[in-house]
Formats: sequence, structure tokens, C-alpha cells
Amino acid sequence: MDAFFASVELLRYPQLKGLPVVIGGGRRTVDEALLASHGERALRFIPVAEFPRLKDYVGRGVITTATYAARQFGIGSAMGMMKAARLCPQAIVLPVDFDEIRRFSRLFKSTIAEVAPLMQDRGIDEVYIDFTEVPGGQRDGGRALARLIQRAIFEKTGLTCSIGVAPNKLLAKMASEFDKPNGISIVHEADLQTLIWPLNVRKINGIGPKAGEKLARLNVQTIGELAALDRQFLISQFGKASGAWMIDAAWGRDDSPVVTESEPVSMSRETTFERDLHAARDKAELGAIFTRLCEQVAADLQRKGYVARTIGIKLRYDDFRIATRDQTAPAYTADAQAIRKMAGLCLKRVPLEQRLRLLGVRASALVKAGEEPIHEQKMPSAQSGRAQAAIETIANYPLFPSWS
DNA sequence: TCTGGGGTCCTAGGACCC
DNA sequence: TCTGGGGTCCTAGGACCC
Repeated sequence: MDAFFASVELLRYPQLKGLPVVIGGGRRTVDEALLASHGERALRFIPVAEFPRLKDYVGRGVITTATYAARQFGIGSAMGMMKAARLCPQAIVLPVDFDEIRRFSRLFKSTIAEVAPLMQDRGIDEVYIDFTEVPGGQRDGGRALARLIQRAIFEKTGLTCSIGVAPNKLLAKMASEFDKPNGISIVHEADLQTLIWPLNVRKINGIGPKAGEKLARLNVQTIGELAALDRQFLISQFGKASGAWMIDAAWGRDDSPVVTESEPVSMSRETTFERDLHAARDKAELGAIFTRLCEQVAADLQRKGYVARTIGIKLRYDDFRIATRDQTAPAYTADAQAIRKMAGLCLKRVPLEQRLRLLGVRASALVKAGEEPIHEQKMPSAQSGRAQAAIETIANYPLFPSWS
């Protein structure tokens, strides 16, 4: 989807069309009173002058999405709000409305699934589609179906998307970047050398800042240069799995299937504080946040019908270093108090002298509620001390109090 | 006044088991 | 005079993606 978060807001505020708008930030920047006085229906008539500007923004957020007009100023996703404000102080800033975003996400995905049911989720605004078997899918090299999908999505949502058509997911993803917004790009196997090899290695989905930097140090900038390297050399540099994957990617080879269903691996909640907090000096505040995170994780598990056996915490210190601790229990739970106790055990094992910027709670080793393995869980005797504490913790809490 | 939140996957080491 | 080999599970950290 093109500039998804921003485009959804532009549906409500069409008067902002063509203007630099950014979505993101930690606090609500649209005045609630303004919304209340104008009412949902009249939102489109709020004068542009009344919208909050980036220069007035205070907080620790990052940009989630920038409209194409805002991108002209050098603003992009994941950029800190303060930096963006320096680049374009007059840009309008709106908060993320997650409920609305999720609603549109479901809408565009269900629209696609009606046409091409073999669809894989790739986050909130992206999917892979295997339309090998869709009637008419091969017409005009796939362009006809791509047009049909674009039209259907626009009719249902009023939003545009960009589509890449290729023999596999790797190439399709790259192709989808070629003609944005509202474009269709078709890449054949034979186009590898002309269309793919001139691109920077960072355009490969899976080569991020670190691998990109390392390749640059090896004097490799383009995908073509990467393709010219020896497989064994890449394996020696990046490890067995990554090295082999990298050379295949450079040659456009990817046989991974489009996966329509998958079970979640973990569920987590985390929050960055408005100011850095200290475990001892801000104990009450931190404790309340910690408990709330546990309650949110528990609610997420229960709402989605899962139970977890491993609970973990995540800390980000004021210097941005991250620490994580995990604890596996002998039994599964989705209970807020049990999770709170487990997370508390984790907290005891992590250094707390330094001020904290972020705290998170994570549940993993998930299974569907009611489908827990029946045989007894073997405890890792390596951490028998910890494990014992976990056993006692769990024993003190009923497994599914909210359902019983 | 730098730098969100929710995920997945991989690696490497230690403990333990047979 | 040296001390297996394979496998699983757990943990911590890190890269990467949307």
C-alpha cells in the first residue's frame, strides 16, 4: 500500500492532499477538543491552518509514514520527529490511529483474497500473492490481474497500492518498488542483469544496514557485484545460511512458497517512557507500567486464544543498550498475575543501576489454549534454581482464571 | 530535544541426556 | 596421559522487516 498510514488519514482530511504530512509520534497531537467540536463528519472542513505542525511537536516519537510531499524534504520512515522537524518544520503531524489502520488493513487484504486466495501476510500494509492458478492470472504477463486488484482495492478503500509481478517473492518485492505510487512492474527472469543487478545490495529484502556496510567494506555496492562473488567466500564472511542465501538472492533465486497460514511465535508489549526512569528512584511509576504491560500481554493472549510457557522482559537503557531476560515455566498460562510474577523473576536477573528508557514484556513458546501438550514438561535442570521459582510461581496461580 | 512498537529468524554457548 | 558424539532445550543478543 502506498504511504499507507498517511493515505488513510488523507481519506478523513482531504484538505491535506498534496501537503507534507507525517504520521507518528508518541502522543496525540490532534486536539481532542477540536475533533469533538467539529465531529467526525466535519473533519474534512477543519482549516489546514488549524492542524498541528512538526515544529510544535514535543516527544520521543519517530515517523511511521510520510506523504510523498513530505518525502521531498528528505523525511522518511523511522526518522526521529525532532530531526524531521528540522527538515520541514511546517509539515503537518498526525498521530497513528491504529484501529483505523487495522480496519483498512483487513479491508484491502480481504479484497485481494477474494480475487487471489493464495495470499501471505507481510505486516500491516503488504502481502505476497501467488496467482499462478488464478484464472486469467497469466494474461498480459500478469498485468491484467494486477490492474484488477488495484481497481478493486481502490473501489473498496479509496487507497492506491503498487504491485510487482515476478517469478518469485524476492523479485516481486523488488519489482514492487520500481513504480511507486500506484504502479505495476513486471520483472522476468531474463531481466535480472538489466533491472536487478544495477541496484544497490540494500534493495534485497533481508540485506539491512549491517550486511550492507560489510559488503561495502568488501567493495561490493551493486547486486551484480554481489552475484559475481564466490559462494564459499560469502559463506566464510556471513556464515553458512546467510552466505548461501545471499548469493542465491543476487542471482534472483528464491523458491520460498507463499504461506497463507502461520501460528504466532510471540506476543509482546513495550513502551518508551516520556522521560528516562530509574528502577529505585521511580519505583512506583515503573512498577505500575510493568504491571500494565503484563496485563496487556495477558489480554492479547486471551483475546487471541493462546497460552505461553516462556515470559521475557526487555529493557532499553538510557544509552540505548538493550537487555533481555527469559524464563520458561513448566506450565502454560495467559494469566496477568502469573505473567507478572514470571516477569518479576526476570527483572531480578538484570542490571538496574542505569536509567531506563523502555520496558517490554513478551510471551513466547505459545500454543493454542486448550491444546497444551499433555505429557509433563521437562524442566531445564540447568536453571534449576530459577525453574524452581517458576514452578512455585505458576503453582500459586490458576491457569485460566478468566475463563473458569 | 536524537532514535516507536510489534514481530520473525538466526547464532552461539551451556546444560543435560543417551 | 587425556577426556565421544549426537541430539534437544533454554537463554541472550542481534539483524532485519513493516
